[in-house]
Amino acid sequence: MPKISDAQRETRRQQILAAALRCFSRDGFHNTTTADIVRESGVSQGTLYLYFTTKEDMVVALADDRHQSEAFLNALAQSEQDPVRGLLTLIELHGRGLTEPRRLDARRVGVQGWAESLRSPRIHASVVGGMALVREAIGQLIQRGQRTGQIRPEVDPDGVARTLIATFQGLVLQVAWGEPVDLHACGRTMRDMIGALLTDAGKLTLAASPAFDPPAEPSLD
Amino acid sequence: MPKISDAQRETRRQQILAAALRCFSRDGFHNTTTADIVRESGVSQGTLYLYFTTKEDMVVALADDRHQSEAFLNALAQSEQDPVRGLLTLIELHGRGLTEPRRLDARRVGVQGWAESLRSPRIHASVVGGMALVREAIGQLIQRGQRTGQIRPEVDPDGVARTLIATFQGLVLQVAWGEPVDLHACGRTMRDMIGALLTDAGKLTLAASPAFDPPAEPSLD
Amino acid sequence: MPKISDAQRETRRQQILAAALRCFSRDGFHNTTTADIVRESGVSQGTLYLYFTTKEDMVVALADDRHQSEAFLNALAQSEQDPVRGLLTLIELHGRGLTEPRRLDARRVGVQGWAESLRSPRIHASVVGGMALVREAIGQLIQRGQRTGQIRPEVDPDGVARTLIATFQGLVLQVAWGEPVDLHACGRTMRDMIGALLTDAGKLTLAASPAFDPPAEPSLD
Amino acid sequence: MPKISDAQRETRRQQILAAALRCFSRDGFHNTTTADIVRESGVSQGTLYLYFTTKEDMVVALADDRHQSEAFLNALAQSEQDPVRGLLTLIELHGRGLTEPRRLDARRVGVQGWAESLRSPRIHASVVGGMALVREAIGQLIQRGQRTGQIRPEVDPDGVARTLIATFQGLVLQVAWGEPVDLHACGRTMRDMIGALLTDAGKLTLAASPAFDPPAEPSLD
DNA sequence: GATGAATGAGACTTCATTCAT
DNA sequence: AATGAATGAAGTCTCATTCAT
Repeated sequence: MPKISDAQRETRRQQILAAALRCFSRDGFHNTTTADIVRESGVSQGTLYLYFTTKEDMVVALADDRHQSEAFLNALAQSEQDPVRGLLTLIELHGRGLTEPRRLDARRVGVQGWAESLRSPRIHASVVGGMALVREAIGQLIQRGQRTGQIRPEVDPDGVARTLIATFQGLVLQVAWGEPVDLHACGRTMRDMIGALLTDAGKLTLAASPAFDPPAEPSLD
Repeated sequence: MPKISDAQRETRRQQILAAALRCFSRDGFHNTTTADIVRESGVSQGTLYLYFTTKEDMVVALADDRHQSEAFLNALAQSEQDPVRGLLTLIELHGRGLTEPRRLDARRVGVQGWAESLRSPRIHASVVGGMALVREAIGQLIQRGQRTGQIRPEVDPDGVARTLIATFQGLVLQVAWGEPVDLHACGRTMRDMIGALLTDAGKLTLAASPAFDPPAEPSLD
Repeated sequence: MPKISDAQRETRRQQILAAALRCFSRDGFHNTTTADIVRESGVSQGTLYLYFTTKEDMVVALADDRHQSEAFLNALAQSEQDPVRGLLTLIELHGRGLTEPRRLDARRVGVQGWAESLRSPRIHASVVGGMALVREAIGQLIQRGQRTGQIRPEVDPDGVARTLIATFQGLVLQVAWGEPVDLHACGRTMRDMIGALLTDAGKLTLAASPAFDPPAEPSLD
Repeated sequence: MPKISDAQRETRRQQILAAALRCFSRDGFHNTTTADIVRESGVSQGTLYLYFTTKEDMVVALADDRHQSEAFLNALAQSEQDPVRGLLTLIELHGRGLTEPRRLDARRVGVQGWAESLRSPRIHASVVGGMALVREAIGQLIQRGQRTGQIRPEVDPDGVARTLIATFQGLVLQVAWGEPVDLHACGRTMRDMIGALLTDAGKLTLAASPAFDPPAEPSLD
């Protein structure tokens, strides 16, 4: 029974996805041909379509994989006792991702996914769904903070969440562009944003976040 | 060979660009064919290439047109006497643009330009150049604010500028997605961001901004 | 390597052929993929090629199976004492086959075999060979009728045979199209054709044929 | 204004259709690639799709062109004063078409159209519609014959029409196969069929038809 | 200046067949 | 014997760009 094992199948799938990610990052989604992915991945044309029904399918898969790892960050932040510390951890964790060279391709492909999502309902659903998860995570942290009295009660959890996410999205874009983003400064600004939400008492306790104030420099490639 | 006047020529050019904008917004850059633009604009296939040497040329032209109108907003903000008021005006003006239905297509095409800029040096130059103008405008306002003592001296003008722009970029994205962004709440959060930059004295003086707190409803459509 | 019995092998073969027949009838030969046949038959991709060396092989096998059953009809008609009655029986038997819903798929695939035979020597040989058998059967009946004096001596046996077969072929086509063929009327016309071959004495003795004048309704479906 | 004239356009179209006809006849519809038609016609790939939206479109166009010329034959036969003579003329005219080497390709492609019509609604409509025209022409001639008393009143016009057409369809098939059809004999048999429809008085007056009894031999290609 | 017919390279996807297990 | 994953050649159709009129 030459039926392939699930592990083998998943390995193959990741092999293709990794190749697609490199191609999409380098040439863009529309300028990547299936032949490129074949060359980069080492599998045959036919095999490609054994794992993905369409080129678009690969973009969706990449987006979904990405959200899965983001969901992990969310959970990590939620597990913090102190909700304000949770927020800072979230910013910290996502901020760290902004600088990792390993994720350069993912960021570049992410930006392309934004463009594709304006056209493809499937990609739109995937990408907006991914954002919703983060938004809810932030919203819950803020609400917890309001219940503990650490965060001012008149703060709108959803509005803050959207704004914070928006800021991160813009930074992803700028970093993808290869802009010399000073994440130290941006991180401080974002912490200031958080600080502005707090009651005066809490505000003073904010410490620096290592993601944005690293000992070494977090420069991008 | 009856040469046409410059005005006629510019009219034609705008006619084509307007059609391209609608097409790119609706179908995306890569799924818009020159035939689509011909259909939408009413000019012929050949005429397209009398005004633009390439399809990509149209994206660049659209981006440049956009930056021109943004430069106007920057100048408007700079002309304010009070630099902090100038900052708020800038946020106000750009925020207003987020909600105008007229600019829906421009926003959607803008997001696509981001993706294209990762691949095309020309588009990259145009789009990043556009951002630089805004960044400088903000940076100068902050520096003026620091000179007047309204803004804390340890604030990094460029970092704040990038962060503010990033936030706007993310909001453009979310609005382009058709997300129910509560601009009221986002605006308040952004003003809080600005507030966090100020000396404590200045902080309390921040008033509401009509773009985010409109008398009527701020909804997108 | 557990060898299977001939009976098992033949059962499998028929299972595959039956599936192929349904597929070819539904989608046409060229629009049926081996994957379709796999799905319809329940055997695996590889097994298909244990029983047939090629997709075309299946069409040939289907044609041959068909001719085998037609040969049986021929033999049945030949066994009639009276050659004119034998001719009418032949028309009767084949006419019956035109209406059987069970053979709907066979008729549709038969028409496709005609087209394929123009291209594939193998299919051509099979299909034309099948026709030759019927032609000879008819020719011999006519010759017998001429020897008994029932059929006019100047009648050309081969020409009549070809013409009769042509008529049936056309009716197969029309029935395959789902046309509302009135087989009652067609049968009467064909019997008239036969009648025209006879000496005047024999002509009057022609009775109705149950295939075309059934007690129940002759409708196709 | 480089807009092509209607005549030029039609010439181009026929040039492509003629090439397609040769290809389809030689290799079959499904084994003809658009590249083959390009090679045979001398136009480019792109031009092909300027005149036909799809490969299937060409089959439909070929079928429609064919019906147009058949409609002409029908009209010719209808214009005969004597309806029985009209019937014989129709058989004569279509019979003539069976032997013309010029139409060899058309016949072979016609048979393929039958197969395609089982799968494609468009081709089905075209092909069955073409048959309907002939059927009505024959039916009307028979009804006229019945009104004049030349044809027995109990004859079913539609049944006879279908049967006659069926016979022709079968002969087309056999001739397409390259079978040595003796059209002399078949013609005589068909005239006998017609004769069997007549009153006894009329029957004796049937003369030979030059299409089936030519001075020279009517051999095929 | 304007037109639009023509081009042809190239993209995505399918599918009959093979062969290691 | 049976399986089904893998293959890769090939096919249809698209589309940015050109150029004769």
